[in-house]
Amino acid sequence: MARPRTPKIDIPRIVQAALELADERGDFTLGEIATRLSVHASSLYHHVAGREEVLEHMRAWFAARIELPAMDVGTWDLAMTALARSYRAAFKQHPGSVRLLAAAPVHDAATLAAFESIAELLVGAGFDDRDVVPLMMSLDNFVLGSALEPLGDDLYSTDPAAHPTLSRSVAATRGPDRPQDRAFELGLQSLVSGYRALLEHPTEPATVHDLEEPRP
Amino acid sequence: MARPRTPKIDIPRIVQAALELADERGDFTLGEIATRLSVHASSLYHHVAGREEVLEHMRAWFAARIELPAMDVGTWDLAMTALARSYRAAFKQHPGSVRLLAAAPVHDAATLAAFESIAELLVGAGFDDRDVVPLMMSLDNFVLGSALEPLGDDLYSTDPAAHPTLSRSVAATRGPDRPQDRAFELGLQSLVSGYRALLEHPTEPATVHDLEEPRP
DNA sequence: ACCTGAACACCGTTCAAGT
DNA sequence: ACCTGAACACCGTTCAAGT
Repeated sequence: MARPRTPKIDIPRIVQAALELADERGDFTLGEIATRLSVHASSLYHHVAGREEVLEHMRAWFAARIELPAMDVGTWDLAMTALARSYRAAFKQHPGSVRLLAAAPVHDAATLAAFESIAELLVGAGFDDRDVVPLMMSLDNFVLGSALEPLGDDLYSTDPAAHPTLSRSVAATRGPDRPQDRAFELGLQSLVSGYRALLEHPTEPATVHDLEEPRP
Repeated sequence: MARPRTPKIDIPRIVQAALELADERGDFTLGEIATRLSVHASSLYHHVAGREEVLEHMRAWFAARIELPAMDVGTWDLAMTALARSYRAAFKQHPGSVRLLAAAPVHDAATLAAFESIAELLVGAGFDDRDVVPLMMSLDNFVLGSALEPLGDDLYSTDPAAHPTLSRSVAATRGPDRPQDRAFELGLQSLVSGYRALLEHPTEPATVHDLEEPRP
């Protein structure tokens, strides 16, 4: 039984196994993927060039799942929020995989096209040319950081004696909504409002140096 | 020459070697660290319990380098911006190490103390109890995302024919300041302004649902 | 207490052999 | 074209031996 008539595995199956493993224990091994697919590790090399390419296919899986909003209609702020939400929604389905993929995130053709559209909207809205790229970077940084959730559930083990206010604040987030979801929405809205302010007052927002060193 | 009178290596030297290697090629091997210190890999185990503990010491190195601003004086917005800048400044010194450490970021005693102070300031400023933790998470997410710089230098290889506006925007960022620095400041100011707005208008900022589905 | 060098398990990757 | 199984290099980790 060396070569089966119909191939035992294919790329979608490999990606699926990798995603499952990454979600379960934050990492995966080619051997683990192979076992899950009832195959030997060396068989994988008939479908992918190596581990790095598995990661690449995982990124493509996410990219395909991101609904790129119709960019040609609507305003820059709606387009940016929609794109950010879409990214985050895709990442949320496989939280354990984000860390693994963060080393070289999704920049396929469709994503670049979305960036081009956003750039057009921003330029059209009247933003300073030098700010267009920083604005997109800033939002991208925020979305990735939100997906990684660096604080995780750490705060939930806060010692009430040592950090009473923090503990009380953590307790106050009990409820149906995860604080990370609220954090994402608060941050997203704040970023976009801040960008909007920049448009209305080109020299705003004030730097904190102004606040720290008030002119006498 | 089995045991030298004065130990050939110590934890600071191990951490230093690991940081250098991480910056140079984004990763490190215990063998590489050992070679750099003219020692065998197995010698490292007399100082650290294993690779994971090297990473832990690297995190401690960063934590020690973060200047925690005096939290008891000043307002919540100054404290948060100062803390965010301080984190980012520390990460910027060793950009290649951030990825490696992102899996389980710094949450040592000093950082927790800083979080407690921020929580106190936020509560004192009158924020909704349920928003205190999300606000801190949101900023933390942004700082980590900014340190990781997911877009990296990718945008600089944009094809002008395929993405003309994006290319022109990228070209517009040429100059002494890195666009990522501008991105960080823009985002930081925007986040803090957004939080401030939340304080003044408890129901703000408006959700995008309001914008997407205007009441008829 | 601390370095050495041999050893082991594990992992990614290669390749000849089989169909 | 695709699976197998043996093989190799590399890496983290352990440990007895040495001082």
